Amino acid sequence: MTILEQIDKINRQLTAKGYKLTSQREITLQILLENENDHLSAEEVFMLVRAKFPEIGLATVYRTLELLSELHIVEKMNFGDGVARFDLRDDSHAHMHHHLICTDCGLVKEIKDDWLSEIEKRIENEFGFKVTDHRLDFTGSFNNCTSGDCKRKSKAVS
Amino acid sequence: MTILEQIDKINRQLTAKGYKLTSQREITLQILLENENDHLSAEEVFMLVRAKFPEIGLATVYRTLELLSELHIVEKMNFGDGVARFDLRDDSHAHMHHHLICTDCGLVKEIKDDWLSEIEKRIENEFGFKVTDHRLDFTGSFNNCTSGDCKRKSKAVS
DNA sequence: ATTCATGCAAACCATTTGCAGATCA
DNA sequence: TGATCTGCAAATGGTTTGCATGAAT
Repeated sequence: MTILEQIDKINRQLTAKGYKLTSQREITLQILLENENDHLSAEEVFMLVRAKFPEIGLATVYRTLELLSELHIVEKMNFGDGVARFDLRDDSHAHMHHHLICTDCGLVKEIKDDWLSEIEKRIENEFGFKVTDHRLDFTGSFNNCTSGDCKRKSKAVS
Repeated sequence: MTILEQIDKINRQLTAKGYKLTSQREITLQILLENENDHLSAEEVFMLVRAKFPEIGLATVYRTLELLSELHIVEKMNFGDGVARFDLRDDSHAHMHHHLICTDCGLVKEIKDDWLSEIEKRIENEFGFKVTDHRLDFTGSFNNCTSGDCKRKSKAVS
């Protein structure tokens, strides 16, 4: 699916709920799509959006991210560094979206693998709990990480 | 291990690093031990501690929790409700500490089961990443949860 | 004496909100 | 026209920090 097709799909989701796809929202979506693996903070999204749309206000970015979050279009997450971070949600990867967080250099590597479907079934049976989403983060360090000087394949979280 | 024995053990960990077990810190530890499964926020810890030690300041509680967190005596976590929550860490359960978060009533149920040891081995082999800790939270809902009126076995997170 | 710890109040900073004007259906 | 949306600035609220005092070795 191209970026335009994705935006178009999201546009339909928005209008279905009575929301409008304004220029501000469209550009915010573009930024999120262009940085799909980066776990951007609201401030970072704001700066990137402002480069294309200087009049935008920070509050609008927060409101957009909040809205997209409620509609489950983006996922709001927290790595414990005091800021919320956002990622576009890819439904096909709902059960395959985990993180390796390196405590030496701060790198956050995203890994996609289906590890939990089995466990989720057991949870439903054993606890009577219907899982709609999960979060699985590992902290530790990369064997080849020379503290603070990792090859950064993803956005680092200080 | 009794509470006193646990405090004694932690006292040794503190003095080993040059920190003192002050009355404030001891009472804070007591509160954490008495509420081991409750995921208390700093404010909640503060209120409980103040009941036993009215002169204590909120900043001291924050500093104590931060200290214990750095020493890996408590675990600092975040369920996305805007406040940090704290739990005493039990090393024997390091790999068996997960959460079921009910989106209907806010209940956070803690479950202890060893699901990830296997996966952690695979991560070390496949990614060259040595796991020291992890976090596994499931969101969803309990089948018997009549929204907002769950049997609360644990501390709810609004 | 020196180092560490505390309480208080002020500062900080990410996020939210009130409001008046702009935009879209 | 009425609803939604935006930008700005102010408010909020959890957390941190500066500083002078207090405790412990």
